[in-house]
Amino acid sequence: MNNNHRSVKVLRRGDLAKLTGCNLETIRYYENIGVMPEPPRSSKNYRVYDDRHVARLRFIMRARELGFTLDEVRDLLALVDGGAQTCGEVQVLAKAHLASVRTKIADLKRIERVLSSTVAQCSGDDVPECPVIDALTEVA
Amino acid sequence: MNNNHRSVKVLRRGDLAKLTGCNLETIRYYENIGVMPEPPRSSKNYRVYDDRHVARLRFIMRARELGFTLDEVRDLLALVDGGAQTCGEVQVLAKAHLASVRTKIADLKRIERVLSSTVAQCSGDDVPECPVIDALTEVA
DNA sequence: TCTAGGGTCTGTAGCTGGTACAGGCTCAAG
DNA sequence: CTTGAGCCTGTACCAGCTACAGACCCTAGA
Repeated sequence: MNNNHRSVKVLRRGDLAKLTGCNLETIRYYENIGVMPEPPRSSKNYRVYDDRHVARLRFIMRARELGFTLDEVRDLLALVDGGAQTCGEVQVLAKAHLASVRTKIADLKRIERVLSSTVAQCSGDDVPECPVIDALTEVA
Repeated sequence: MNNNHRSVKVLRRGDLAKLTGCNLETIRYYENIGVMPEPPRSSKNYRVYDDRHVARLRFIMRARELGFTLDEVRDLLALVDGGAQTCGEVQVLAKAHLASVRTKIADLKRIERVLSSTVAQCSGDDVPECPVIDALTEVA
């Protein structure tokens, strides 16, 4: 008699973790910081989840995969939970996040250019002179 | 009589911070974690720096600007300090770092694509239906 | 029936790369 | 002689987790 039994569909923390691929401890962490709601408890004080918790956690995980910070996730969830969220409001958050993603890309591309051009100048030989070290050391 | 006096060129922590643009506390942090050496102390226990410390800190800061982690910086410095570093050894570290930078760029570009295409579908109107929320909620 | 193992509960510490602040000392100028 | 700036130390804090200790609880097998 396990959780596959027709009428017994109680999800515990480990089940939620497996269903979503989320780390077990992270679920508790999300609860602590208030992005996951406190679930009801069993008589033995075990957290009891249902389908809405699964959906909620998946939402959070997808937002994180898209690089939203947990603060931003909180804002998105607040809109959704408010029930009266509008496409316009969400768009504002998403556009702001998109801008920060683009900034990060630009920063990394700059780094990539400098690094790749410097590395390209390396002889790779068994000699002490190295363009990478020079670039890091130079006075400019 | 200040530090501009010809023969008195003692650098204290604040001077080093100003010269390099590094945060005052960060200098101590770098010393704690062993990327900056412990400098000699004055009679009153003040840290006393010289030109080599300035060069060292600038090296660290440039490496950080290029996205090297402090662990990687430690490795670079170990090679340089070893005295017998070779261009080949440095190149290995730099190439590895370059690869991780490129991975990050690719990840962010993927995020950028998803976000921008989703945001582009937004009406931005005062309506509850929102493609961004849909993307975060959908079962797929 | 006992026991071994898994799961869960809590609080707390650790990671990276800093930043900041409290409480005490020293020093130079006014 | 006081006031302010600078320095010293240790420690706490940030994000976003991850992990571990020590206590329960429960079930399956011997």
